Amino acid sequence: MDLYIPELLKELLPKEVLAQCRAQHFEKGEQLFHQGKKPEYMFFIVSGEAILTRTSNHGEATTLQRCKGGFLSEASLLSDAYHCDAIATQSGQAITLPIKSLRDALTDSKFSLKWVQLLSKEIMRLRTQSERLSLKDIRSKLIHLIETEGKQGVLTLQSDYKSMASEIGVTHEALYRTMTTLEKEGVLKKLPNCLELLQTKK
Amino acid sequence: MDLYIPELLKELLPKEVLAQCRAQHFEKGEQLFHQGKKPEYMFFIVSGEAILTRTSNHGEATTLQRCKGGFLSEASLLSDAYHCDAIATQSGQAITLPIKSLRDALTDSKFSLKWVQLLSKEIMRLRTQSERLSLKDIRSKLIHLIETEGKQGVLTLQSDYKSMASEIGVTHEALYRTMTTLEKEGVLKKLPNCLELLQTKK
DNA sequence: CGTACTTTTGAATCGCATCAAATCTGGTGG
DNA sequence: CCACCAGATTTGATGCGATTCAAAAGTACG
Repeated sequence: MDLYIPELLKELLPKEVLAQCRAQHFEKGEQLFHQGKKPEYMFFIVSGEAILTRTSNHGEATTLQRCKGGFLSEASLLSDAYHCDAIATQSGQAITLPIKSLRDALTDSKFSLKWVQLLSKEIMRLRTQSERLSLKDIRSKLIHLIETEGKQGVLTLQSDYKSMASEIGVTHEALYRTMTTLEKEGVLKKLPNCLELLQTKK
Repeated sequence: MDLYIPELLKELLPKEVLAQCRAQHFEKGEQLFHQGKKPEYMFFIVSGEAILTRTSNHGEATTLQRCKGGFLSEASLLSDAYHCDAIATQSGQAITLPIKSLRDALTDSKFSLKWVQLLSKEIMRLRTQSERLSLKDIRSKLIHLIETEGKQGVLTLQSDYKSMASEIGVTHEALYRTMTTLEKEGVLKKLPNCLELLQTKK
């Protein structure tokens, strides 16, 4: 049994929970959990990609979250039912943890503190994302993305430009066009798997 | 000392923390806390309105959150520094709690569980908000808003249409126009301080 | 009664979505 | 090794919907 557990988890979880970790392989297209179902396991994505989606009353599906690493649905730890579906968009590996033991572990104040920290961080990330989505033009969105998600003005691509486009809420065509425009203006530089924002003085 | 404490807080907080609650009046325009400063107090808005804003590198200010009741910055409980400013947009009352005692209270597993629940709820709300902001046309955004934030297809206005417009990331002019269009189509009904979504079969 | 703000309508413009299609890419199997 | 396929990337043309700027009408408040 070659169970690889990321450092992050070893750091975060109490021994009792760590002992319950299991590896699970998932295929592209596989559904990890269903909306309305009772959460049994918490998923920690190690590789591959999964998304959270919800189908509205009118039958349209929208993506709530794209996850390429980390916990898939932190907010469901105490829920009686999932509020969305989880579907793998790229095959990969996940670590599963029984919800029950995670909940029990919350009585461990060392762990609960870390979990609060985890959730808080996600809230801040989501607020920033909402801020970005409120911006009117793609230029601003892209620059905002690089400034907030990148380091020193350099953003490393998590996947491809297509999913990046949907993350900032625009079509991929429009994103491509904006990128070439910004490049011509000398504001942006496309590197392999990276986007660099060049300093425009002031 | 007529310190009014909302039921929600009495329910949530341990006695030790409740004892430390103080009422604070704030005026429109007042700044409740500053970006970069160390959090000293947690604010619970009772009346009035406050917003979280952040000024980007380029000097533009954007609204991260509009708060008309409840905790103003739950995510900052464990932060060393605020990541945004809080400014009152309407005069009102707040309850302040010393951050320190709140943090200490997290060792109380009954409280930390509730706090985790609080944060989780906010995460789900934010995800739904992001989902809404990703919608392309105002029609969909408005309908999505009523469906997710309202009850039985009826949304009670939290403030005015202008701030509602900025919440869904559109100009108020466009929102007004969309509302009248939807009303003409018989999809929407404007009630005093309410918006009702009429059932379009299927 | 005046001031400030929201609500509402109008007109012009522009950016983005949309649809289409070509090119490029990596991966698969013959 | 090449043919092939699915998907990403890129460019083009068109139309719609939202922004923008302007201004009028309504409303709340001191």
